[in-house]
Amino acid sequence: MLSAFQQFFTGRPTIEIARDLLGKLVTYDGPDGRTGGYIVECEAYLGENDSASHAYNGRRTGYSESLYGQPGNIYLYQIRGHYCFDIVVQDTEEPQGILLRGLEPAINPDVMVHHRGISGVNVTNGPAKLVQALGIHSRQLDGQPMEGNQLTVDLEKFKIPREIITAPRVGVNLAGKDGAAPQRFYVAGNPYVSGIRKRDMDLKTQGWRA
DNA sequence: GTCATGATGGTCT
DNA sequence: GACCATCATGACG
Repeated sequence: MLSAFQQFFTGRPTIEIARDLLGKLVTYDGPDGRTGGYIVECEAYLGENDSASHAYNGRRTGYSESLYGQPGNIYLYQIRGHYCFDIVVQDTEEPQGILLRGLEPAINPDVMVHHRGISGVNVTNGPAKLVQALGIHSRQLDGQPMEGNQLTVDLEKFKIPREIITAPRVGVNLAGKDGAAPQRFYVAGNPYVSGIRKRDMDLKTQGWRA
């Protein structure tokens, strides 16, 4: 039996869940205190039929095992010496996930700046950057449910994007079958979206509805 | 301000 | 021994 929290992450297309996650508040209770921010950018990975997914063609290893877990679980993995954070979606044995790529710092931003050793939008405008900013530096939470966890997402506290942009995903092989698939979503104009140009930033509203 | 390149470290074949 | 869902830096405009 799934909790109401878990049901948010299943029972509808992953793309729809990803768009719905924009504006939700991610929080982490770590040794240096509480950190967190609003999701401004994410990408959908559609499992066994998605050539950019870690589970493409049913590939299943210890490394990516967490993708096969319950909806709302944590998939924390390492790539090129950096950690990235996915939220597992869809039911058990259906290995789909949503990669968080950008956060707008909201809880103790000064601590997040300290974790990164750099200030400005570079604190959280990338998947490995936001994980480091939160204060996570191991795979300890990989495979755990988010509900009641020190790392979780607050579905009650959220902002509403004025406009959502859809685009191809970042860092995936464009020549691959689904390399150019429009499965990246972000809040238009928010400065913490990775790779956004300065002239495209909306510094007044940061892309949120009033 | 925009683009190209090297460093990075664990996992898989 | 190669592959990467990345990042920081340094060159050029």
